[in-house]
Amino acid sequence: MAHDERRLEVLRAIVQDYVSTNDPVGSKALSERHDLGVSPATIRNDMAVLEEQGYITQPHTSAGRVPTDKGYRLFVDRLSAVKPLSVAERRAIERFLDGAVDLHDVLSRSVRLLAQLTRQVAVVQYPTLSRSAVRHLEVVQLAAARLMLVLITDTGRVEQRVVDTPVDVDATAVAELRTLLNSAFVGVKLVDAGDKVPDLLETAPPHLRGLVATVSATLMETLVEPSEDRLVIGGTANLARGNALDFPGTVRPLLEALEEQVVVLRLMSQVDASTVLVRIGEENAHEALTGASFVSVGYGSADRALGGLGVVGPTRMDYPMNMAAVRAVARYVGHLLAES
Amino acid sequence: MAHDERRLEVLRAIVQDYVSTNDPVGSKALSERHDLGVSPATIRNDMAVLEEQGYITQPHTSAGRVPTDKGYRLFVDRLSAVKPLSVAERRAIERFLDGAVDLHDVLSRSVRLLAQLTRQVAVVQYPTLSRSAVRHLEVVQLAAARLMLVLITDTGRVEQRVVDTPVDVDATAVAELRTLLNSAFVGVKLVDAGDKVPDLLETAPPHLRGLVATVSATLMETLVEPSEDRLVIGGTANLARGNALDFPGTVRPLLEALEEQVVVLRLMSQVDASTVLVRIGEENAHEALTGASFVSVGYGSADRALGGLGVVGPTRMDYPMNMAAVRAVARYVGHLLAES
DNA sequence: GCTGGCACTCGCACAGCAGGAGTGCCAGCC
DNA sequence: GGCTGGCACTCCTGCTGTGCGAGTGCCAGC
Repeated sequence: MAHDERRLEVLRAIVQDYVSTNDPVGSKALSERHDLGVSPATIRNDMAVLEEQGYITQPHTSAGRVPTDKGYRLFVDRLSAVKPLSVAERRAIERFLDGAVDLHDVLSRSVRLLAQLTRQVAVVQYPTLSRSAVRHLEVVQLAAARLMLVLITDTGRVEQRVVDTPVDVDATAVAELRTLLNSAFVGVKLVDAGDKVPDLLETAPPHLRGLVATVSATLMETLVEPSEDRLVIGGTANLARGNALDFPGTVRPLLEALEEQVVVLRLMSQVDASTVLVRIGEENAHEALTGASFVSVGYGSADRALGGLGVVGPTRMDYPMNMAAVRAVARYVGHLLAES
Repeated sequence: MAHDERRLEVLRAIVQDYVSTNDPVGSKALSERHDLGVSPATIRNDMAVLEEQGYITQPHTSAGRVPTDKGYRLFVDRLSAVKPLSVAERRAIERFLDGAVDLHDVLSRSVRLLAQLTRQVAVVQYPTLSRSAVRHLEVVQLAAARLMLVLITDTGRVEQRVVDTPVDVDATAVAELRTLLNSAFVGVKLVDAGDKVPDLLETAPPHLRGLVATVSATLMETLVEPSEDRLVIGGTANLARGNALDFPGTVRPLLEALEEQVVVLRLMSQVDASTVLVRIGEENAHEALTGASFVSVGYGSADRALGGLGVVGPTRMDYPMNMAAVRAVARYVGHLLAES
């Protein structure tokens, strides 16, 4: 039916106008700005239907319409094409990210870049430990009975732990331990590392067995502990822009939720590298994120998402643009990490 | 003169009342809430003098008085006693920081703790590289002609760099390189590391000389580069609290300045571990920090500040409390880092 | 099924007004 | 000389009421 067709066209127009003007959009303005081929009165009828179906709503009786979460959802799913980035934007990404010296540098540049491109709050997750593999394990002696373990993953992430050993150890024992640990764990994915421990204990020479047991216990703690996943957040200043317009009351609960990290990490856990995930308003099922949308995607090679990154902003955001930016940055970060 | 004495007492009362109520304070309210022993009329005379001297001002003709930056300065310098933390607060610090597993954990817990105690934005600087000493250098082979250097400082900070070597290297060369580097640099302060390079190059066996040169070049780059100083920021949600009252316009410029990091790092560069530094409003000489005060102190042992930490908030803040909290947390962080 | 017309609703901005807090000044008192 | 109570004055704040405009829903006509 050409009928329904036009109604969707009206919804798309409403979303676009509302996103760009931040004013509830009325039938007259709509017919002027878009070539819908029908009069305002007809649009009004369509709007009444759209409202009944729950795609739009009016803030008060005699105001224009505003999309609901459901309306944005339909827009994202069916009405928007992914907007390719401009050449200038692509160039900006390269210029911004090239020259990063280490993992932290890559991620903090990414977060700044993303915040700048989208003018939203950007969030980048460190490569999840559990999905990485061990590149190297280093053992450093700090004192007679105190060692420092340094774990380097294939994504360049470095974790360190101090271990107090049950007995004093000497330099040769440290060297043996280092060799032992590396031969057991290098190349092993961290999720699978636990399975290697019994083996390791068996093959370890008797005089090292106690030491190995203590050290692997600490190691497992480090590796398995998923709470250690870290986030880099940037662009919070963008929240103070649209101000009262975008968020009910203040941005405070949102800032708090972002600092909590847990909330964002949970959202991040669902991403994969192939599709951009969009969660709109209430879909986030977290009070503080009411009125906020979350656009995210995984980075890393297609078969293996190392972590996620994305942006958080008002539901009234430019979805096509944000989705494109998030995807482009994720791809670039994936490349960078793959080659290092 | 008992005269001046009382006038200062009035100033102190004004600061205290204004900080706690956030309303310009009038002579009547002042005489009711404080035991100044004189009538409102007398207080009015004192206030007129204080205003003439620039310590207080009135937002508009018929309103109460508000302290100026100069007034806060006098208050901090001469009128406030350091408020000792409550037992509960001390206990909270210990509970919060004990159990931190590594450097990043210590710092991110500190920043959250500080934000919670003061209800301001908290800022913690990573131990400055240049002031630390080398604890260990690790060399990991990534590919035939690609090595990863991992530098561990005595404060637990870990830095890593990837180096492409001019020629392929084998495992024994890597081991030799590791020994060489460690014997040359362990225990050396990073600022002094540059001086060791010529020595190192001379003593290196000829077949390693090229390799050593490349590697030390990268190393120096890492060490000398002071821009790599990092910050952890938390509690930005506290900015959205007092809202329009505390900051002119929005908190946006402040958030931007915080994310810039450079601004804060410059302020941090001036701290030492013995005295709490307070910069009030205009003293910060940075536009975005107008209306903001910065309370900071160095952490580390008395003779050697490793880095700084502090809080940023409206000039209208509880200085004695914030100073006490900042100092207490800095001490505790200093202890933690000293023993690890 | 679309369109133009029309009456109606309702938020917003602005003006006007009363109330109140706070001040400065002055004359008197200790 | 310094403190005090009294008093007139200022000016912000909050409230109310009104006009305006945008936008709607509905209806009759094409």
